[in-house]
Amino acid sequence: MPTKEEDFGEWYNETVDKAKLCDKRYPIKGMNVWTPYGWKIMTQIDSFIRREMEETDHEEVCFPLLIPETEFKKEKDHIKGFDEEVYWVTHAGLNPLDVRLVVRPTSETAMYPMFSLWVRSHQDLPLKVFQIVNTFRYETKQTRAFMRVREIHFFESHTCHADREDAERQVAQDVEIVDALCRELCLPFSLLIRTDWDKFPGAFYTVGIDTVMPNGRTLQIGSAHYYSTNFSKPYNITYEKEGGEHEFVHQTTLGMTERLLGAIIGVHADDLGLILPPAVAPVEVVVIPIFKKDNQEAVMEVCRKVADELKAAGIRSKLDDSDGRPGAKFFDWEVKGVPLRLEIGGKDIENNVATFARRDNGEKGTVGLGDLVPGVRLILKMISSSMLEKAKARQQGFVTDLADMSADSIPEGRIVRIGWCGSPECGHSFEDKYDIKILGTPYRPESWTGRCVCCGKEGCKPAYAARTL
RNA sequence: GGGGCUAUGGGCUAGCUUGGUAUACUUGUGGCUUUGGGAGCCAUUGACCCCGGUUCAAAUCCGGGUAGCCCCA
Repeated sequence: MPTKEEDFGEWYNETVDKAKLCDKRYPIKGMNVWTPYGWKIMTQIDSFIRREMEETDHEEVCFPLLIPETEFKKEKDHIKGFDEEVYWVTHAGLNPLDVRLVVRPTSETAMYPMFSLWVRSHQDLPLKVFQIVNTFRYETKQTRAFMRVREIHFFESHTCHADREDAERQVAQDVEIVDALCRELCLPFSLLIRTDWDKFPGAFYTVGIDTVMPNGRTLQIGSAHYYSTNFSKPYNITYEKEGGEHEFVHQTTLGMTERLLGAIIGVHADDLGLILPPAVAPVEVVVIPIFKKDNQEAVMEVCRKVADELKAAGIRSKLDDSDGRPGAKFFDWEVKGVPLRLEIGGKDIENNVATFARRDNGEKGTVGLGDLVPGVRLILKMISSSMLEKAKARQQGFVTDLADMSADSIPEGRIVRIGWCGSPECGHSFEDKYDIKILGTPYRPESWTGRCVCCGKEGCKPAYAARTL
């Protein structure tokens, strides 16, 4: 097996496989089976999303999978963006359907006809709903577990607002939501307003949420959009103001997928296997008994007590009482990315401690059995914060400034900050010369001005460009 | 979008050129023994991607399909 350094792609596939996160043998390209371990992590991520949605007054809904062609076609840019990658239902039994049905690639065109019924007065606003469902896109590029799939585990929130100001407040709140979520996942990210030619089909603007893989390629893990009235017009979503006038609503969406899991693997895992952030690890602590010929019962009893105590305190823990040898168990749980391992043998019991080993940095030490729960909590917290800090430092190391276009090429694995006047001509000419993608301009303004990398115009805002995974 | 490579027990793999009994390792299962970084021994389950063609005979040759991997746009 290649190392993470040597061959990121191959290493990633092996790591996913070894940890049994999904089974890629299902006979449809880009549609994998979620196996128990992977699904537990994903549902744990989902539960954080639900928590954030709840706290920001979004309500969960669940729309049908199928969308009539007639509804799907109402917003022109939107269809243009998707018509090459949607699945169609064309038959019912043996008969062709009068109106063909689209399998949702995303749910705007499913939801908005209903929104137009639901929203009548300013008192119905803001409308804030979300769902976590599977969506389908016929990817033509190389598929990859969790990173590029055809059946997508998708979170999407959709909101309607009275005006642009309120809608943009929502985008700001979306950013806060992403921030809280990514802190749990120990994922650093950037927020960049996408170029006009790269925004979501139908959006007024798109805020891309990107993280960086260890090979210096960026991975989009989500996006927030302001739609303005681009959808409310074709779908006729209007409300009546206090004065009796009718206005189109301003809409936003926030979307994220199982790429979050792909990002966790890519950012944190190492050559031994997965390294999971404690917040999403199905098992946060694994307890491994170390026997001698004559002390099995005594050791097992202490281990059971330790595991029970941790569980009672709400720490997800597991006692590995299978009959393998300790070394084999260490390897197994390291592959699965369990953040913290406790080893308990005769020596530990004599000293009234458990030996611990951190998965993220390999560090070993002991915790007293007397203050087990606070001790374990503290270590888990340290693991989480050092995982995030380490990732942040690594990602920042990929970024360099580029002043002009005199260089012949930009080396693989570089993210560059450039000045950009904002014109599509300069943007395209830069992208074409270096075979790189402009990810966008900072959503949170940076105090940086300079010359356009292409035309040399003064006083330009910064933009970031990278190769994407 | 274009091109190349591949498909054999759960995993990895030999055999394919030159058609005839399918190989090793690993995993799984049962047992004995062991346990502070992948233990050992014995027994045992388990496979030629699908459809068609050539042939007395196909894992092997030919055509098509499906799936996977890689490269280029």
